[in-house]
Amino acid sequence: MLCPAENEACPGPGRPRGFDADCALASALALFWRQGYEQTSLDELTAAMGISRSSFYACFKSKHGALLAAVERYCDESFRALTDLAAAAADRAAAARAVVGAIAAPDGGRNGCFLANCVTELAPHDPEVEALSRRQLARIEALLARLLSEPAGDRAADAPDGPGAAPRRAGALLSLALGATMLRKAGVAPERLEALLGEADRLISP
Amino acid sequence: MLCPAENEACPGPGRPRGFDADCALASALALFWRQGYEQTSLDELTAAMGISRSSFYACFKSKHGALLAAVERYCDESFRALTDLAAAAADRAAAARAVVGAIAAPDGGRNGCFLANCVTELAPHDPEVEALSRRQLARIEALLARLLSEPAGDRAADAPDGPGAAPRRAGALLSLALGATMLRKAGVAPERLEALLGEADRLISP
DNA sequence: TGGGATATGGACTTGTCAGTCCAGAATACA
DNA sequence: TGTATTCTGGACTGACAAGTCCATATCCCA
Repeated sequence: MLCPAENEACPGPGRPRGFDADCALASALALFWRQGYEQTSLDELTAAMGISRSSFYACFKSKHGALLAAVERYCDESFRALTDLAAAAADRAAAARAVVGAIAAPDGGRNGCFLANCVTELAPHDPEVEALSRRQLARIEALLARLLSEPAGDRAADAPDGPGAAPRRAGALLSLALGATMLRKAGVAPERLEALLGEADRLISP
Repeated sequence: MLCPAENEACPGPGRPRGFDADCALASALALFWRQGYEQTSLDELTAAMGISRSSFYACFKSKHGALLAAVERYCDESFRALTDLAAAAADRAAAARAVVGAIAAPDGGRNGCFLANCVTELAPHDPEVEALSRRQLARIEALLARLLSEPAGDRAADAPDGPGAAPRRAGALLSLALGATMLRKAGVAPERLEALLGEADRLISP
């Protein structure tokens, strides 16, 4: 096998791939997001991706492989979006607020946060999904902790309410945002969610 | 049909039921909790409940019927436990803390909150589960709001930080607790969860 | 132009799923 | 004891699941 590693197109001889793997992965992600992993059949999946079973298995090895690729893609994209959002904010508090808001309303719809969905459905029984989830949650928490810590200081930036407080508050903020995605899925009205998220300020400004 | 309504045993003539429906339901709940709805097959379910397929369908009509019964049972039991916990606390703040802690660590394990699991897995596509979930979340939120509001007052008890603030803070607390269940499922260490939940005080004491 | 290499469509395999059905077992009542 | 009624075990059904396989299509390179 000349292209052993990933789902990248294979150069050299042979018929070229008739579809864009990245675009297909985006479609798979959207479907997994909307329906969940178990509830998505391979027929639905390949239909949404616009490819045949053969192409699917040649590219992603298995349904689970496609899920992992989708999760990885989602994590990278959404984390980049969060950092961009934070960078564009006026100050650190505003950045923290924006990050929390973005996590809580990831797609404006009722599908919740894709990562949260995967954690709930798969993490307890799927070590790979769990590992990806932990990594993502940890780096989002670290981002928030950085935003909550004091700007200066040669040492690792303690918050004014004592050392170790910034990570604690960051964890609470992340938890609050994730909980809000769940409430949204349960059908809680968006205006109530916004009101609720306003209370995040209590965790942002010490 | 002489006992049309529910899964209660039917008096009168005929062979009596050879199992305790309530006990079987508890087993079903435990299995749904551990594995999720879709990932639990009827063979596993009936094996765990100690009954045959015939008895299962005679008693619960369908797999989905059994799930709804399990959810209902869980909601009623857990809400009663929360109110008991609140009643036993020294003051309202302690009661709120206890309620949040109980939601966040419902079974001490890694299975998360059963209701949260159901919301994530089913609510978007299952109106009945969604309705039960909303009802439960609403009454927990109301319980928290009551604990956060000032004790006295003939009117509906405003919090010191303005009218409507108690429900907002209650929603944020509920969200925080639900988010913590998700973090637990993702494998976050219990001590970090406890630290994070300590920040709930910022939402409890105005 | 031809041969080696990869991609693709779609039929196929094997297993499992929720739900049905029926013969027989266990009861209450007459 | 007889009969009506309800429960139960387990075989059965039809649908659908993920994954495999192969003939054919399409390309690069010589």
